[in-house]
Amino acid sequence: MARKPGSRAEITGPRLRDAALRLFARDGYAAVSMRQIAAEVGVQAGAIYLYTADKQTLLFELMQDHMDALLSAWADSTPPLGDARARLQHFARFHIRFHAARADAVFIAYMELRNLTPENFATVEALRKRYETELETILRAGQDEGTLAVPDTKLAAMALIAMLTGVNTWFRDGGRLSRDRVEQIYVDMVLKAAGARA
Amino acid sequence: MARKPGSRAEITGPRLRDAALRLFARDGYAAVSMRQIAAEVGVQAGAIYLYTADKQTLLFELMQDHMDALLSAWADSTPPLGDARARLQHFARFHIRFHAARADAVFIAYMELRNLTPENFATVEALRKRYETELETILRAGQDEGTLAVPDTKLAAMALIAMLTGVNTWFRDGGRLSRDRVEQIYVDMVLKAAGARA
DNA sequence: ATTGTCACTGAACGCTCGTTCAGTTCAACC
DNA sequence: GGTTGAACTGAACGAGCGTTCAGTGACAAT
Repeated sequence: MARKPGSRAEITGPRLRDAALRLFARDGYAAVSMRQIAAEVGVQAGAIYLYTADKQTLLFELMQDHMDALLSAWADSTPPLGDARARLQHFARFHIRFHAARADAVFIAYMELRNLTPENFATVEALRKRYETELETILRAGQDEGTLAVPDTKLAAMALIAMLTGVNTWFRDGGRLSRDRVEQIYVDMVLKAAGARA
Repeated sequence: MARKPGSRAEITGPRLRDAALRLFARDGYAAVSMRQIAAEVGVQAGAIYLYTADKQTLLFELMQDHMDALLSAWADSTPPLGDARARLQHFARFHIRFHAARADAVFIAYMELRNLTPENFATVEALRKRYETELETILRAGQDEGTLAVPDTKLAAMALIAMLTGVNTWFRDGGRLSRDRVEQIYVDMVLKAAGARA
């Protein structure tokens, strides 16, 4: 039977995700124990298994949810109808904003890939690839229509994503540069690296 | 007393470094046990402690050695005497070549930073910062002399290094693109991103 | 008041971890 | 050929790991 709001079950589930996300991001999957996660939620270790099959599944679902959120946010982002140069600018802006808002999940999603079982890795990797292809499609269109100039679209897609995702390794709110300023600079560098006409 | 060449001591030491490097890179520091490393060297776990104080020190020394090698290779690389644009091209080429030759050490040096004790982290971080400053100096010079155009030299240095180091996450010899071709494309993108005159 | 359900506890399982150390082996020296 | 000393073994230490599960207690439904 369904419990009333405020009963424990409706709190522990989401809190487990949050705690695992934060701890995995801070200390790494292998270094965080189920007992630590449980303590963070305010529960004994055994209780966790009411909400996840095992530690591996917990990690996998965090990563899968992140990638799903990324792809569906991109799908909802209504790119401009203009040329590929404008769409590349839109992509760069979207990428930085989305990733800045979820630093923990981003960090996990590419630091903990090697801790996934082969099956889980393949699933997450496929989602990552789909996102990469979105950028590559823009680059190829720009190459074709002449608004962008990249020697190799596949390689450029990976290089640009690496550069953009790199923001997360150093950016902190309240630093020397504002979030908007950083975004502006990165977008500018991406456009130049992709050979966009000035 | 010194042993003759061929005795065991002169083999186990270097082999330990190699094994630890390979295993840490493949499975991650936290996931590799001292027993696994020992087995890879062909020795019992206890014997490792004749060559390193503990697991943490082993990781730290691998990272420190890598950063030392990077900085001294850069110091020996005799950059061109020309303008900053030429020096940036030299830096990009150097970075890609050095990193391509040591994929394992590179991977460890930035994936395992969080597994260092605070003191060890500070030491390695300082070395990393010194390398970053080398690039920033070039960018600032280019900005001053007008051969490069970057809105913020500190930020650009981090972004360009992130892009360049990203090669290692996907490049494998024998793939679609040759090592030289990849190097050429990346150097080209770095120059464009830094606003070099064509 | 009784029953049923469900979140959760707390102890236990077998296992692996990093590290230590008394003992063994063996090449090099006198 | 006896002594030395370094390289290495193998067993042990205490601790922590992921996971299981019988039991507890609070609440909802009857």
